[in-house]
Amino acid sequence: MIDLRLVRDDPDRIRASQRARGEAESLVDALLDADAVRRAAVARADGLRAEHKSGSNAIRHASNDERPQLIAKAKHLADEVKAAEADEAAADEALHAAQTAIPNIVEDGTPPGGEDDFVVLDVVRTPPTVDEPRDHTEIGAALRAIDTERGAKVSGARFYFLTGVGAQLEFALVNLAMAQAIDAGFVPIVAPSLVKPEIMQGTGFLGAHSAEVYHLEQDDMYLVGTSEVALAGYHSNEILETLPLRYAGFSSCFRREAGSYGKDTRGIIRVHWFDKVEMFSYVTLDESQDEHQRLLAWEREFMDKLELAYRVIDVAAGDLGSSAARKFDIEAWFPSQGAYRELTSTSNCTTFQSRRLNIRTRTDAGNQHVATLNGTLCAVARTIACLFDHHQQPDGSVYVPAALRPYLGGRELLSP
RNA sequence: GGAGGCUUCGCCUAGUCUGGUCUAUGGCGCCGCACUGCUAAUGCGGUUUGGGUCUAAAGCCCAUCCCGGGUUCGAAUCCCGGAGCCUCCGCCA
Repeated sequence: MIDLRLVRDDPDRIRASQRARGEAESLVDALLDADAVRRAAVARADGLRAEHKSGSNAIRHASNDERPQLIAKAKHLADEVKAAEADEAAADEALHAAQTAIPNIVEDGTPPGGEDDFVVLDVVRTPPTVDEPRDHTEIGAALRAIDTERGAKVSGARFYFLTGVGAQLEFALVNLAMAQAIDAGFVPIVAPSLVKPEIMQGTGFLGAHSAEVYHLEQDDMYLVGTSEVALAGYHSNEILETLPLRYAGFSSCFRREAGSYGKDTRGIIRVHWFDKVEMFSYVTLDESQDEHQRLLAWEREFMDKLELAYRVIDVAAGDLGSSAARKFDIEAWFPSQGAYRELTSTSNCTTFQSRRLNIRTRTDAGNQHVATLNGTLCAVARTIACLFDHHQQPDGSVYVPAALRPYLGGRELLSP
């Protein structure tokens, strides 16, 4: 949810942002209209309420003679108040709808354009050269680490079992990620995967991409696609006394992957369920760009520990989620695909989420909404896929990066 | 799943039976000032959160006693529905 005051004071800035995203500028004018209508409705209802209130107070002190007349008058006013309040509620709802229709304001410096218009900020390490590379599905099967066939038998397409060393790898990666996060001062958290509608709504996942989200109709609960949701909801309706707050959340993540038919159908790169360690920061708005760089740096640190060749990209405006003002992805090299594929993503959501979730902090200038930022530390399934693909050896074994070995009993190679 | 209790402006709390200056009491904490020749004690004042009005500040107005309805001229208070928390019973990893 964007700042209404900013819309009033500087609508052109919002229009420019809409243009950059390739979205309708007319939504800004619709919002301005809805705001004016609401303010008029509020002023009218407030005035009537004040009149009615003083009328009611007068009844108490009135003599028996004047009382019936005053009551009749107050009765009439009460009806008017009721009608005015109905208008007010309708205007409120219309304003809210107009306000939620507009995505976050794009940060200055964001590349314009769509999905293919990202800017490469950095390229780290040389991709390994592998003759006739096998993909992670094949390697995972040979190592008896990933069982997609039984995943499909039990749960359907885009499900898998991690078995043996695959299961061990999951815990190794989670432990490595958590250890790094704790060292950096994050509070480790195990977060719920099921959340209420208002939390899902507040994080912006029920907008344009609501088809991506699993909904449990019987209970009106949502399965989260990332623990970002629960970590943002964690401080909803609170005034935070000390900033920054940094959490490293572990949870299972669920994605319907509607509209991605045919993409990555093989293996565990794109699945309906996976586990993830997610970084989440609450900071002041002024600090948010610096914090964004810090989150990116921690993501890079993790990639470095896994000894992966990767590049950092600055995602273009048209490819940002509705909550994000800026987004950086890290893409690691998959030899079998001959391509960089997204492994992590970090977004600065500025005050977009905190407005809907009502999260503020005290400042000299009054209570201000905080900025929220999120960043992947390790999405387990995809990271395992990448490790197998990236670190495969000619003899069919997989090289284990040094940082991971302590969590895998010291093994340097995984062999069939 | 069954029975009962609870929910008040940071925390604790009075008020709810018996509707009306409740414009919500007091304590703790916090902030400011005063005093004291110690970062103690004391005194005084302030301290919910939103919205509207206003060039701005001040001021004024409206809302807010878990949430949503209802009764009434008038609801923290009465009625209905819901949520959350606690206790006990049942079931359960």
